[in-house]
Order: sequence, then C-alpha cells, then structure tokens
Amino acid sequence: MAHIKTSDSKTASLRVYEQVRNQISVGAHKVGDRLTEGALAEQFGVSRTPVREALQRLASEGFVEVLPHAGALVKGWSQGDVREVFDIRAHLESMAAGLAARRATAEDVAVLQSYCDTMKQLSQMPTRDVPKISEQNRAFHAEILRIAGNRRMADIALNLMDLGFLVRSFTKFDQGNILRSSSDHQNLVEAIRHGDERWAEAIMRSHILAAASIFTGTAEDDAQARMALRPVGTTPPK
Amino acid sequence: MAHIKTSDSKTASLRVYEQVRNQISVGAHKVGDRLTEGALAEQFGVSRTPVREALQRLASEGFVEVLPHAGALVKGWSQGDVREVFDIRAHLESMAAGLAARRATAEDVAVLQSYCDTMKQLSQMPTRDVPKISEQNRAFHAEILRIAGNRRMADIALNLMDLGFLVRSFTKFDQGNILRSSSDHQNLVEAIRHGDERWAEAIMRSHILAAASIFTGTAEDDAQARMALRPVGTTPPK
DNA sequence: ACTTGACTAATTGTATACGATCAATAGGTT
DNA sequence: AACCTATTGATCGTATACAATTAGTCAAGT
Repeated sequence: MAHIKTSDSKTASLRVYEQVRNQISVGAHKVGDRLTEGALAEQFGVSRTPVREALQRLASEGFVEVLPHAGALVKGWSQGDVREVFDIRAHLESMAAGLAARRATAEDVAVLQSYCDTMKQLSQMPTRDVPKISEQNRAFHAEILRIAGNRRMADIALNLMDLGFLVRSFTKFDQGNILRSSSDHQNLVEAIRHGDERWAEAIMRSHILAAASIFTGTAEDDAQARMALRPVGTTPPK
Repeated sequence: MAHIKTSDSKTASLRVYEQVRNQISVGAHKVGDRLTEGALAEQFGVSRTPVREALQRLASEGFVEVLPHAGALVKGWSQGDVREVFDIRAHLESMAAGLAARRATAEDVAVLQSYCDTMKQLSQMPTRDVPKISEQNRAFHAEILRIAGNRRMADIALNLMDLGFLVRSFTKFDQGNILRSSSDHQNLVEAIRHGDERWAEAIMRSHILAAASIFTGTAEDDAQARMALRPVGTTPPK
C-alpha cells in the first residue's frame, strides 16, 4: 500500500516536525517519554527518514534529546533550565526593545498597539482564554523583534520563547499576572512610541524577569520533570 | 563498491559535517558555491543520507542555505550580517562575563590566566600564527562562557563565534589589533579575579564591539556581500 | 528582442533493507 | 548477595532504490 494522497503540500519531514512539536507542547508526550523513530513513523504513516529529520530538528531546538540507541527523550525542565532561558531572553529582548524604540515607524507602533489592545480585551474577559492570550503575547514579542531588525536575534529569541511552552503551566497565569503583563505591554508601546530606548529596555527586562519568577517561584507540578532530568550540564558525548 | 572500513569511530554524518564545515571555513568552498548531496556523497565516499543530515545541521547553524531543489548554497556575509552577529555576541558575552565574575573560582581564574598568557606569548612573536591565536582566543571566550554557567547561552554564543570564521579575513588582524585584543583579555581576567561584574561586562562589550568594527570597517573584499547589504541603520558606534 | 510554454536533466524527498551498535536481561562465578 | 559476562532484542546508522519536484534550456510565438 503506497500513497494515501495527502493534499498537504508540505514535506513529510515538516509535517512530522510540526505535529510532534505540537504534541509535546500540549502534553501528549510527557517528559521522559521515549519517542522512537519506528513508532513515530508508524503513527504518522511515513517512513523513518522524515521522522529522523524531524527529531534532529527538534533536538537542535531543544525540545528533545536524542540518545544514541535509546530513542529520543522528551526533555524536562529544571528550575535551572527555566532560569537559563529567561536570563537569555531578558538580555536579548531588552536589547531588541531598545533597538525597536530607535527604529520603529508610526505604522510599527500602530501594529504593536493593536496587538496590545487585543490582549487587553482578552485579559479582561471573565473567562481567560489562556491559549489565545498566549498567542497574542507571542505575536507582540515577535513584532518587537521584527522591528528591531536583527533577524538572527529574532530567531534565537523566538525559539527560546517557544521552548517555554514546554512548561505548560498556563494555570500559573492568574488574572493578576495577566493584567500586569498586559500593562507592561502597553508601557512598552509607549516607550517605543516615544523612542525612549532606555525605558523600553528596562520595561522589557522587568517584564521577562517577572515572567521568570512566576515559573521558578512555583514550579511544582513537574516533579516528574525534575526526576526525568539528569543532573544538568552534562551532555555526555564521548 | 561498498564499505571502505574507516577505523574512525564517529558517525559518517558527523565526519561529513565537520569536513564540510572545515572546507567552508578555509575557503575551499566559496560563497555561492552549490553543494549538492550527490557530489558530496561521492567526494566523501558515503551515501546521501549522512550528507543530508550534515547539510541540514550546517543550515541550522547558518553556514549554508538549502534551496529546495537547487543544492545547498554556501552563505555569504553582508556587513549587516556581521553587525547582527557581533551585536548579539556583545550582549550575550558581556552578560556571560558578568556572571563569570560573580561565579569564578580560583581555579577558573587560573585557567583563564593560562589561556591569556599563551595568547600573549603568541601575539608577541614576530611571525603571527593567526590560526593558533584564533584558536586560543576561542578557548578563552569559551572558558568564560563555561564559567558563567548558562549552558544554553554558551552554545548560542559559541555558534555565533564559529560563524565568524566564515569571514576569513584573518589578515585584518594586524599586530596592533592582536595586541589590543590580548590586553583586553588580561583586563578581563583581572576583572573576573576581583569579582567586578560591571567591569567585566564593560570590557567584554568593548572587546567584542572593537572586533566588530575591524570587520565592518574594512569589509571590502566581497562585492556580492556589499550588494546584499541593506543600509541597515543599526547602532552607529559613536 | 522579449515572453511563453513545454521538455529534459538534475536534484531533492521518501521508502525500504540490512548490518552495526548498544541497553537490557539472564545466568553463572566469587 | 554482588559482580561479571554472554546473549538477545530493540534501535539506530547507512546504503540503495525510486518517486516527486523543479531549475534550466530552448524553441515557438508575439
């Protein structure tokens, strides 16, 4: 049996990559699960080759860790990992906010304002649609990175941001946190509108470090994450 | 013709990756060259599969760009690209230097000092062994990143540093630049030895921005690089 | 001269097969 | 029991074959 014709024009590698990535981020694969090439190939109805490529990409982006002959492990996050990622983001994105403040055009500011407004609306609705808020949040940050004009930096920062979704503790974002975050965004728009680099940098820094403290302060639910995690820092390539 | 048994224990993918990477960095493949999977496979006596993996890794690291059906292009560098990379490095590595100043043990400082001494010796020899100096330089920076204790950041920064070898304008490092660089390193060791975060950060920042100006200031040799250049209005050093 | 369109050769994308390698397990020895 | 060693089964690393896609070419039409 050969071809169930997939009207999907993308390559199989990409489809598998996106699917697995999504499965991980919604928790379908828990931390420490072993993803073997054969199993995934069967699940998606493709051969091992595209699965391999997908896993390698996921590994290079930090979502999984491939062990030589033991399957790919879904990576867990220690508090140290969270701290690492948010530290880097705090530096890179505050730099980006500063650049954005210097470079933003009127249209850029308008776009930012619109993202900000949408998020404000969402955050005030009684039922918090956390995934949607999260999406708007990502778009807002991505837009600032775009305006900053350093493509490489944007790629790095966005990847780090997406990695954060591995820690799917959306519940940690209570109403108060969301409102504060939304307010931070509005301040960022103002700082950028006025071209105030220092202010923009400072807001972004505190904005991200605040998010970091939410995670590191209350990281309780993944006991399994910590268990599955080998004492960090030691990737043992022989 | 099947297997020439290579006593090399590494995987073929890795060997191909390293070889191609090296070939690019020493200029055996010029900017814009098309590397096809088949040709590389034949050249290295392996099948296309490991070549594919090597190329994908090289692409994810920015050394080449894979075009869907036209082979992998060896990437060139515009002045904008150089500016981007050094901007990011300036932020990440100054952050690392600050962390290192806070965390370094006596042994750490000793190691740094030894790298620094070696480099000082090399830089004072009449015949500049630029590759060796470059290697020591990399080791020095890598050590600071290691001491900083943020492995992710170290990975990112090292990759950016290695990317710099694509711009193989070693000749641009004249005696003066090398001596200044060596002196920067000694100052960095002092700052870290005294646990002076701010000082370490500042030195690293200026150290890297100085290197950036060497590249951007005299990037003349790639005509196509200039063509790809956009009047990117980023950070005019005042 | 310039565009258009079909054709061809080259290249990648994917499937499959097989051997190599390693983790896990069982069994024997001290 | 604790330790070592041989076996085994699962999993990967690589080679090879084939299908799908597209870049490049060239001739015909405007």
